[in-house]
Amino acid sequence: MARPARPVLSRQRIVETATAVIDAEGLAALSTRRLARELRVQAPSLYNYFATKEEILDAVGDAIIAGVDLSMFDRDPWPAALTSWARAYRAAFAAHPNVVPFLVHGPGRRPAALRLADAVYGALVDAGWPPGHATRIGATMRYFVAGSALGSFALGFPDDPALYDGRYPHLADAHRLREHRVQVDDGAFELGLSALVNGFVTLYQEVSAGTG
Amino acid sequence: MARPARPVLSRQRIVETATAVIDAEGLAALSTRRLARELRVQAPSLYNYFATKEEILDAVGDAIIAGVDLSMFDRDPWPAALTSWARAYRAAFAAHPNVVPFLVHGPGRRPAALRLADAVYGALVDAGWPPGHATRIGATMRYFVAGSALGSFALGFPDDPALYDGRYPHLADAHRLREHRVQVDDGAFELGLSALVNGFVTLYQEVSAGTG
DNA sequence: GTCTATACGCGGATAGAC
DNA sequence: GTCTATCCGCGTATAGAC
Repeated sequence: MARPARPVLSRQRIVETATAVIDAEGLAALSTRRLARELRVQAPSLYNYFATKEEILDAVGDAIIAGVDLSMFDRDPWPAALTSWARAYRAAFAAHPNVVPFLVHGPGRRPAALRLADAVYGALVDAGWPPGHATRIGATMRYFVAGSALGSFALGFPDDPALYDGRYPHLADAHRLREHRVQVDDGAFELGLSALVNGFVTLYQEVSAGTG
Repeated sequence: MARPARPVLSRQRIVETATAVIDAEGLAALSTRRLARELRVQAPSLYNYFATKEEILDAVGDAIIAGVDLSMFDRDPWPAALTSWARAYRAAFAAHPNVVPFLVHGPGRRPAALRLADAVYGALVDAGWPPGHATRIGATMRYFVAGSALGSFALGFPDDPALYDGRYPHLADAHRLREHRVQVDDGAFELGLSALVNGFVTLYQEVSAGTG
């Protein structure tokens, strides 16, 4: 069998299968041979659809970002929109945690990332923010969401109590963070998010007063 | 030459050389063979000092985090300390941008990261924050600093104006972000940092009033 | 135009000689 | 504690079958 009557592969099948492998076994598990095996094909066949493995990963990342809802910017006032968008953005990362290291590693020049930046920036400027502020607010939000999606804070603390004795006097209870992982990480995200949005609301009043 | 009179390698020499290679040529350029060549040794010799390549990278990361100044927590009130610590933390990342993707990728269980968490958490609790809040504030700060160190926001936007025409109506000027890279990224960091710290100060007053 | 077969030069890591 | 020799898997280039 050399040339099948109808193509056996497609960009979409490759992207979906790659996402599934990464979700199930991690970024490191995705090799071209492994992906090809999953698709019942030989590794070089993939190169008919993508020039490099990195292009495949780019497409995986783009598909994830493309799924982030942006409709709140057409509907809600900017502080509420920013808040619910940040949650949606973080949720998209959280649905594919193994892809996150790749997603945040390069600059976000993929189409879906630009579409997202366009929506956020546009909504802020339409709301009356000066362009420079809108840019910095968009950047700040990306920093915060990417950082919170990247690594669990709670998982950074081993659950062996003996490890902290003496060495880290204030971390005597840190071994319990792992069991409260979700509460800690979600709580930190919500705390940071409300601090940021509240901070921007205050700034907005100052900027508006200065301008108008 | 089989066994030299005195060891030719040491953990420290390996870590320093690895850091230099990564700083100069990127994370991907660091292979065990490349590192060994730099040290005028064969690759397997490294395994006398580190069990895996990942252990070498862990040591590189730990050395960087260990360099972050923490003395402000003994000196300044917590809002000022948090602010200058965040800047020092980000500066340590910025001094070795090529290591950042590795640094943020795993949970921060390295000794220097725990020492840092101990200092931040301890200072907040000593200042009167309830433990749960201190934990979430520490996590929020780590999210924000890691996110801002990871990738330049400005570099995510290609500098070809034609790319934005029609497709991204609000990003007509985005092609200029690259040239203002430092201003944009630093400005976003400072904006986010002050919003966060101001938000925490407000919260502190509420929490204190509720408790006292 | 889509696949298979094969091959090259890398990578991390191990075994055993000195 | 360093060497040499070696293993296996990786990304991917190329040639050719249909």
